[in-house]
Amino acid sequence: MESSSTGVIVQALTRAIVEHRLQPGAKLAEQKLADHFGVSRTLVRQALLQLSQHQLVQLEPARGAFVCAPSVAEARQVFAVRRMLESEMTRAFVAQVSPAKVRALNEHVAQERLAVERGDAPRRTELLGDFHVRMAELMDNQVLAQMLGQLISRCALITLMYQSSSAAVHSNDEHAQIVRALAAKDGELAARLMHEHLLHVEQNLSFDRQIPSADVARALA
Amino acid sequence: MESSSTGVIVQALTRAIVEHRLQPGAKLAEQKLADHFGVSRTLVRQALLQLSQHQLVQLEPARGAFVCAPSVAEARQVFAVRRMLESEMTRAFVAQVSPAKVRALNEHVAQERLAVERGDAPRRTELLGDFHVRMAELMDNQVLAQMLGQLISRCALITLMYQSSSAAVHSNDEHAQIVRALAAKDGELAARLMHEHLLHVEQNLSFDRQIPSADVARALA
DNA sequence: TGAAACAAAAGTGTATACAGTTTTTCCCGG
DNA sequence: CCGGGAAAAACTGTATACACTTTTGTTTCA
Repeated sequence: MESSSTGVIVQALTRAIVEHRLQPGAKLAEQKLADHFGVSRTLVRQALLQLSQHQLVQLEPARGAFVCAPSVAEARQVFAVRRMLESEMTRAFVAQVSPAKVRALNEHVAQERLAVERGDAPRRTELLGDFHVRMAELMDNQVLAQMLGQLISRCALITLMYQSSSAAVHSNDEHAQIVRALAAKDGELAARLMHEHLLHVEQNLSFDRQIPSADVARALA
Repeated sequence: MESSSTGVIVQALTRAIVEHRLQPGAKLAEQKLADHFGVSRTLVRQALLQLSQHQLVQLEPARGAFVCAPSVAEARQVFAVRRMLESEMTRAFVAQVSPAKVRALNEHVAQERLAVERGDAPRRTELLGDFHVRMAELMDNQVLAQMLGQLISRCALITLMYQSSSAAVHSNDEHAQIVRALAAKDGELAARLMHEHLLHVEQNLSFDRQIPSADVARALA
C-alpha cells in the first residue's frame, strides 16, 4: 500500500524545507507539486498529509498546505523535550558503550568539523542534527531514533528561522566533548554536557527574525 | 485541507485498536471500512496512512492494512524511551508545580481507582495511560504531550498484547505515590518513582502470548 | 485423494472528475 | 486614484473509474 512514490515526494520536500529552500509560510499548491513530480494530486496529498504529521507543513482547511513557521513557544517546548530525552539517552549510552561506537561518533564529529570549516551551511546543519540521531541509532533503539529524528527535523526548521550565525563551531566542539565523556564512561558528565549543549543551542537562537516568502518552483528546481 | 471526517475515522479506529476490539494482525479492508463509515475509500486511506504513522497499523504494499503486532524488542524499546523521557519530565514537574496541578492529578488518580474497583478494563487502561499524558499537559508543553500520547497509544497496544492480569491496582498505587512526591516538591524521589513505575509495568508484561484474529465488522459495530 | 494450473473475484494503487470554496481579476462608482 | 463587488479562475475535498496485484475457488491431471 505504501507507495515509494509518496516517499520520494516526502523526502524531497523535507529536504527542501529543512535546507531552507522552501521558507516558512510558503504555500505548497498540490497541482504545482504534482506537475513537478510528474504524478497526480493524489500522491502529493498523501505526502503533504505525512509532512503535516511531522509538523513540517501546516494544513489549513480549504486553503491548502503551508510550510510551518514554528512559534517561539513551540521552539522552546521542542528544546525542553530534547533536553529531557537526550540527557537521559546520553546517560544510558555509557551502559552499552563500545570502542566501535565511540569510533563511529568520532568519525561523525570529524565530518562535522569538515563541513564547518568548509562553510557548507546546509551540510553543516544536517550533520550537527544527525549527531544526535546517530547516538540513538547506536543504542539499538529504533523507536528512540525515530522519535529523535522527528524532533530534530522540527529543530532544523526552527534553527533556520532563528539561528544566529556562528553557533556551529561551538556545537561541534561540544559534540566532541560529549564523545570524550562517553569514551571515558562518565555517564554523569556526558549527560550534563548534553544538557548544557542543548541549552546553548537554544540560547543562541535569536527569537526576533522576520520571514520572507518563497517561490516553490525555484526551490525544487 | 484536513477534513474532520478523516479525524473521526482515525479516532474510531484508534479506540477500536487500543481497546482491543480490533486484535493485532486483523486486516483493515478499505472498502469495508468505507461502507461502515459511509464515505469513500479516499478518506479511509487517509486515515489508515495516519494510523500507520502512529505505528498502530502496518501497511503492506498491495496487500493492505493490518493492525500492528508490536514485537517484544519494540515493546522494550518503547518502554526504554518512556523511562528516559518521563523520569525527566517528572523531575522537571516540581519546578512548576502548583496546588491546582496537584489537585488535578489527584482527581485523575481517584478516577483510576474507581475504574479499577469497578473492573472496567478498557476504561482502566485508558485512564492509567492518560495519567502520563495529563502530566505532560499540565506542564504546558504541547510538544511533550503529543509525543507522549503517541508512545502511550503504542504502549496500549503492547499492554493489551502482553499484559498480565492484576497489574492495574499496582499501577494506580504507584501513580498516587508519584503525586505525593510531586506535592512534596521532591523531584528526585518523584523521578525515581516514575522510573521504577515504568520498570514495573514492563516487568509485568508476559512476553509469551498468542494472538487470535479479529472480525472487523463486529469490532466497529 | 492431492497438488498444480487456471479462471474469477476481491482488493490495492493511481489518476481523473466534479462539487464547493477561496483567491484573483476586472469593472464600476465614488 | 482608490475601494467595493461581481465574475472568473484557481484550488481544495471527496467520489469514482480503471489498471494491476493478490487472493480465492475450481477444474484438471497424476
